[in-house]
Amino acid sequence: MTNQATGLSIATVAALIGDVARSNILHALMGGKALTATELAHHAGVSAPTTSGHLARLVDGKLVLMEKQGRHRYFRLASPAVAEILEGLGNLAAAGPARHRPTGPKDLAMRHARTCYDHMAGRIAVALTDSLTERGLIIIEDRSGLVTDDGRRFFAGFGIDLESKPRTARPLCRTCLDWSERRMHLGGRLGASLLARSIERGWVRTIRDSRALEVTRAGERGFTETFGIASEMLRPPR
Amino acid sequence: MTNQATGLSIATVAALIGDVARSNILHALMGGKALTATELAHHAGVSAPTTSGHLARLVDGKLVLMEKQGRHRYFRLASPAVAEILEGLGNLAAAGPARHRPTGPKDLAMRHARTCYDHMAGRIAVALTDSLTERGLIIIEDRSGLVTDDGRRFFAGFGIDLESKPRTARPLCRTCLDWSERRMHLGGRLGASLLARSIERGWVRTIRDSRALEVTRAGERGFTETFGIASEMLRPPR
DNA sequence: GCCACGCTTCGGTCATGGCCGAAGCATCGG
DNA sequence: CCGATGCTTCGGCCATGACCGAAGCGTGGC
Repeated sequence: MTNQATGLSIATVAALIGDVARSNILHALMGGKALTATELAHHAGVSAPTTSGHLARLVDGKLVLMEKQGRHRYFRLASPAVAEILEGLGNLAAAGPARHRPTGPKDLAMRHARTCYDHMAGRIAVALTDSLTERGLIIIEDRSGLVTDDGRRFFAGFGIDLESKPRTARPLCRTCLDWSERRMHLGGRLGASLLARSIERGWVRTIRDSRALEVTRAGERGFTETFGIASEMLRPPR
Repeated sequence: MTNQATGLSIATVAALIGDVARSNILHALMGGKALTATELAHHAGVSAPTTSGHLARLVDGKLVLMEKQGRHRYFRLASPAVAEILEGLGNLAAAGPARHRPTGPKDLAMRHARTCYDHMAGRIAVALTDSLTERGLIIIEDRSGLVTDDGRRFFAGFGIDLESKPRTARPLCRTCLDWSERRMHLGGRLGASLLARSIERGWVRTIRDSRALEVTRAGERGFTETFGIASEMLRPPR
């Protein structure tokens, strides 16, 4: 008989994710922002009391972190590892029935640019990844990736210090299957830093109540000049 | 409101995994071998009819594949992607409460060498990974990995052809957190090929009804000569 | 042909847990 | 201090689904 304890612990976590309301909550938190309990209740599609119970269980199961702030309670995913699991489950589910939602109206903005937990996804993220690869700054092989020496210098110049924080076991350069593009985009610590830095520089802005991202004027210039992305790629869908 | 359909599909898969009996089944299948329904019933700790129902749902959910063979039905994991998810869920669960089972009696053999779905895990797998890294045959950075040109030549000589099957999107060289060693070992396509080739060469043997592996005499010589692993590393625990 | 074996289908029982409304605490604003 | 807001706890309802035993269908062996 194999060790059943492991099976049990797997089941506990999976059961936590395996409820529609809870997975809606988690999915909403994949946007990367911390959200309040009431916002999450809205996303989950259930009442406030029910949501409260779900959130308590998620926090207890270490999938979600809670932070009090005045009379609000902010919730966010506990770690990038959680986001990776959710992403993996999503891909697994997508592999089954070919559920290809044609082209939603507001999906357009999402397909163009959005956050994927803590990094960028969508058309521009895929273009960015391609460009970095072509220039030899990163090497992508299957789903793994490495930053080249040229790459390290380049990212240092862009304001991303890759050396100084090796404290986490989180992959530096990971790729993530883009559901809209069916191509790989950049994730991991590098992907997160790129998004953070792009926001700092005012190149992209998050759109309220959505995971979609907006590329600013400065961003159009910046992404074109620094990363060599065609500017028509950067304009919002019409 | 965010797209709730994605949350739902995540929930469906997670709920499938999130039952104790089913996750015991999946955990047993992580050994990499195809098992019969009755064997799985034993692993799951439930009756045959109940197991049958669970298996039907797992097959329906595309997590498990079934193959008839005479009056037996053999089940196995549908893809390495499924194994990766299970492994991820296990790590996530382990991260919570520090459940460090001291040293089981039969755990000893498992800690020494075992299969982790389709590749090796345990002390010798970690040693193997270290050795390959030291010799510059692979480069591991965080959790991603690359095979160097030297590495490609080396593996070709060992009988592993890395070039000819780029048909799957499966990572070539992936690492996987070893629960017993708390270190990384080699997974992905390369890890799978290494195990397969080692079995072909008669270096390791699977132990009946277990995920544990036994290193043969030929294996002691082979691993030492080819990979430079200290032979005391290869002897079974006393 | 028969029985043994492996697995599935059926019918019925039972517990888990998701859900809500009402009420209870906090915190903030006036 | 009082009401409004945000969130949680409580009690009770109800559906889902996990489980087993008995019986049904294949397949293989004698």
